[in-house]
Amino acid sequence: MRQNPARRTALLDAAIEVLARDGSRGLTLRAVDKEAGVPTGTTTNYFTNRGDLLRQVMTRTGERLAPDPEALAETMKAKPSRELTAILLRQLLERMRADKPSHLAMLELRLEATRRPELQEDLTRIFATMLDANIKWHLDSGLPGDRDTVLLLYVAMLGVIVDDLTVPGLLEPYDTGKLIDALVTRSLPGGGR
Amino acid sequence: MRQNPARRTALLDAAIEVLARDGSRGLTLRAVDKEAGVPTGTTTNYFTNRGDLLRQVMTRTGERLAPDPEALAETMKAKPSRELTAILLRQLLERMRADKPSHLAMLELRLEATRRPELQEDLTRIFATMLDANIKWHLDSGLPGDRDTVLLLYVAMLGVIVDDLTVPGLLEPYDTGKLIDALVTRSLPGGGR
DNA sequence: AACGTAGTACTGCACTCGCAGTGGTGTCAA
DNA sequence: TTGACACCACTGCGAGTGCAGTACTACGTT
Repeated sequence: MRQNPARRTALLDAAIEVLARDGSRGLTLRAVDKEAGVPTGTTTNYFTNRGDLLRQVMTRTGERLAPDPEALAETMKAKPSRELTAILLRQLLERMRADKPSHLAMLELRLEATRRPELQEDLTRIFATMLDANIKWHLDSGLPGDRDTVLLLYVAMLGVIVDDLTVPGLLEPYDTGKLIDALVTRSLPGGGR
Repeated sequence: MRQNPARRTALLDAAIEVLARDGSRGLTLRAVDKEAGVPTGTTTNYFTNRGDLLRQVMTRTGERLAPDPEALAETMKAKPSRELTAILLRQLLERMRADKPSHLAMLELRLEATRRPELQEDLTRIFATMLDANIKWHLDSGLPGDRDTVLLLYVAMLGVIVDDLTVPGLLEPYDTGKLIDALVTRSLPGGGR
């Protein structure tokens, strides 16, 4: 088992690319070799088998999904408000559109997790940590809304992302921007309007 | 190309099962044969190739996802209200949990559509029709809320379903029932409370 | 009733492809 | 020189796929 960490992440990124482009069906050790532009057999040397590769791809994808701390800090200079919440969500969507492979790969992994208990455990842990952190962060940063607000925003944005990734034409006539506005406006408790 | 419609749908249902259990990776013509308990090669006779099978699986899945008209009529005897909306959404979730294969297959198809333009077209059309019908139906039946309400309910429920299918442990501590209540309460315009 | 024909279903086979895994050789640095 | 890594060649194997041939059934004709 090889250790070179730079090459390892390069392979993982290549795997994400393959996963997004060709799906779980196309994700083979050879395909990763080819995508990464390394000689055949290299991926075999870095991962004991396909399952191992998947697990490591998952954590790598988790890393890539996290927002850029600097950009986030920049945005958070504004005073916490309803508008800021909407801006954050828009940025989330933009981030997704800018890095579709990661999100597609994550979707593939979700499905793969359906059939691999160990993967599902890892995945649940990762998402749970993300969600908890999100809730805490949202409340701490003084953004409007309670815990349920964050949960609703989470599921709704997940839905938007899934749709936008897989059937982009569906929500298009409804303008996702406005949809997000409506979402923010309404998911705050009390002052619905 | 064989025509026997009963056998054809039997094969399609078997394909849905395979798709849900083994994923797109496991969906082969032979696998469908095995799942349906028919002799090897039968599926080849009914579908010219894998792509053809996928398309037909999609429309079949669409059929299976539709709610039972009778049960729906029964539910709709109650007077349209916020509570009724919540009940309908809960039923949607129950229906999903009762027929996971269909929903999982649909998710697989969504991802597959990412790589097959013709499938994406079909899929978009199917979903668009569903969504339009849903909006119209919601408004016509006197349920509270406007068009945006239905859209929000749609994306949020999609998110809930995806999560529940793939990482069921994530939303569990938050009680999906209550989550749906909060969703309904808040996605109505004006009277957020 | 016997026969022929067409449509349908089943079965086995052969071909190809590509994957996984192993072992061996080359190369560089300590 | 030794150890770790990179690269490459080879083998065995399993899977996917399409084709060709066979069996069954229904129906119509004479």
